[in-house]
Amino acid sequence: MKPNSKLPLEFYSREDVLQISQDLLGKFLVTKMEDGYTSGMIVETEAYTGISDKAAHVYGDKHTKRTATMYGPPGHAYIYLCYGIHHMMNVVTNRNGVPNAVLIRALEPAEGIKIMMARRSKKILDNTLTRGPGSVGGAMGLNYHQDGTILTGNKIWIEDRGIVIPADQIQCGPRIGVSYAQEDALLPYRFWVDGNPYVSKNPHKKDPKKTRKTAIRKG
DNA sequence: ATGTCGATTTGCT
DNA sequence: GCAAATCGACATA
Repeated sequence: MKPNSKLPLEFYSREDVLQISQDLLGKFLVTKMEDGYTSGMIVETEAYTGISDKAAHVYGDKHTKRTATMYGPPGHAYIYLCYGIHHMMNVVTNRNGVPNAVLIRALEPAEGIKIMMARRSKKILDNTLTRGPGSVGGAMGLNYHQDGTILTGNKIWIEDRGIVIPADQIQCGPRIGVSYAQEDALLPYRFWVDGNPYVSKNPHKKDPKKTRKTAIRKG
């Protein structure tokens, strides 16, 4: 895959959503909206593995108006409104009809930082600008009305800029905000770049051994 | 430094 | 009505 190019559909159409979650680290999310061009390097992701995943919106094969995009073809953005205010962006993966997705949880801002700050009403730049999925949506100018946008178009896309995160810098651990999902809340489906200041604070920080280097697939 | 609470759409009971 | 893949304002310590 040549550097500085939009990720092609083949990137998203692979079957292993956990692998895709890790591969997205170090890639650049780019948006071109009416108020400007912004980009940032992805430093934190979460995988949602489909209808057997209790933390996923599609758990139990739940088809709703909201989840339609997740069931659609890969390489599209699933953007939904959370808690009535936060616009959260996921990347739909696997094949048409298999509702797997990766939530983009944090970015390291790259281009258009002033525009991001304006969108978020921030006067000073700090690591809260793009830390957390709601913040990512705000900074990148995402809106749930853009749900279903194709990631190979010219509005929202992800680029490979030749940056590779070494495997030993990729950490994984439990997802955030899904405690209702019972045992699935503990699955290590969240991935992040070790030490990056834009990564979410881990609520389970007390026990560092809860994080592991390799993901385990649910049976 | 830590805790509570409001914002406000979607989907389920 | 209520909880949700959340965040930031504000209170208290």
